[in-house]
Amino acid sequence: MKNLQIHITVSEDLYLKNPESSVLGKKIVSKSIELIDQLGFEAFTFKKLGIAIGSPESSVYRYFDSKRSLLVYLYAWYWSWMEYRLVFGTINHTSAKEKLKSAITLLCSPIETDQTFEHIDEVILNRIIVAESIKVSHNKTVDEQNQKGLFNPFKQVIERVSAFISQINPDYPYPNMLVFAMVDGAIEQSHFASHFPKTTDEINSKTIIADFYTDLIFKAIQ
Amino acid sequence: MKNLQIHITVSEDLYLKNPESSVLGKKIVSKSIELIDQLGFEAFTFKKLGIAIGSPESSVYRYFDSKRSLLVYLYAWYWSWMEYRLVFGTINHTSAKEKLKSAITLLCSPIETDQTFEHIDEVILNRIIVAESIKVSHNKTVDEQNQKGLFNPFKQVIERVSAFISQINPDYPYPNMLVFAMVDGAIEQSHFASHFPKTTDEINSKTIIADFYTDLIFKAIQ
DNA sequence: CATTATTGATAGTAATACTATTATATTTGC
DNA sequence: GCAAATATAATAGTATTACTATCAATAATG
Repeated sequence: MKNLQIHITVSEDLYLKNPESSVLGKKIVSKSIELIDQLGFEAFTFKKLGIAIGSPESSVYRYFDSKRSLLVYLYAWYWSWMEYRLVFGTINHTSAKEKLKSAITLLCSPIETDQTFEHIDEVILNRIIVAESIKVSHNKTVDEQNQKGLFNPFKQVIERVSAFISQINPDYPYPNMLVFAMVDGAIEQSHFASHFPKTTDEINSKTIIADFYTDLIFKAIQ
Repeated sequence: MKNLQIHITVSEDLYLKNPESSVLGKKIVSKSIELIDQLGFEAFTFKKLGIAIGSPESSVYRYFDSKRSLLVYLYAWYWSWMEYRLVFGTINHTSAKEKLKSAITLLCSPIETDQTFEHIDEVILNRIIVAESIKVSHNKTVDEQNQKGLFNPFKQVIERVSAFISQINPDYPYPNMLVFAMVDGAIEQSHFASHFPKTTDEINSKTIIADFYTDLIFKAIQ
């Protein structure tokens, strides 16, 4: 995948100045990923970020008008990246069943680093999404941000997988709910598994979440 | 259910002074439910709460050491109440299948007011759980609070339903994951349905979430 | 009715989430 | 290569938040 000129585009409404347009911007993004992961979103501040990158917090504010906007940006980037992975990961299959199977694996397995995007560590970003992304959607500003299209990449992921299901069984009545349950559930299961081992099931393999949803979804739609 | 002497007990570690032990304490709880619902958790402050109940914020701090603790208290109360509903709602069935069916309905249907607990409006509390409870579990203090037993009522709900599944089909390999997916998913589906109608499916009935999970779970476990 | 516990009233503090201003680099167009 | 525009640094300042502290007033209890 190296040297492939692919670019994840994030809606212009989600930043004041495009962080991909400068060295400082990229430093802001990559260092904030590190810091949010270490400190948690609540304890993360632009002041701490400024110190970490050797710039005043006022410089950070030229890219994002709040720390929440930065999280929203990361969220949008992550789901755009997931959509790109989904498209690339299913394009070569001819049958809808194979596509669905790949999609489930892709969305439910532990993330590996993608060398294509240098300033973003996808493994850490995934941890942030698992731990913090819920704060993007569970907020009084959610409707406003929905209108700005923030959730489009997320919705598109759901729609794409949903379409595979409808191809396999056009009569299944809940394709969207089922895929939503999986996409959202995989993240929550992975969060809860790491904090409350007993909520989930014994076998502690890396594929258990994907196995669970593969079994569940194929049983549901036949 | 009136005049029944039932009491939801919340672990002593979750408050400084038991809010059920005084008029002020109950006012704090019932008014905070209203305010968090109206303002959202981020904009909710003890100062605003103090003004709303006509007491200084320092008085509120004698019951809870932070607004987060208050949310944690509400979370613990809610899941204890759900467990009580679950026990009462399944006790009269003889077959595990009937128990499971009732449990799903109970956990996935819109909440109705329970007159048993006067100072708590369960309908509004449910809205708070849907919108904000995720902030209880997605926080750097989660492991500490887990050790204090905060999540026990939630886990017990999962275990009880999981036990019904194992009775029906002892060979189903993911009973806990399946129930977790439902309990957590029902909340998230209801949140997303109210903000992003298109993520979920067309039929906008009050029973759709329960219908979806009933179909899903019974297909999964046979 | 004296002691104790509870609440009210008020003040204060450190940190947070920004905004504003001016100086200094750095880039860009010509 | 130099002026003009732009980006960043350095610093200061503000309103709000999330508490803590103190002491007086009131209510409950023995």
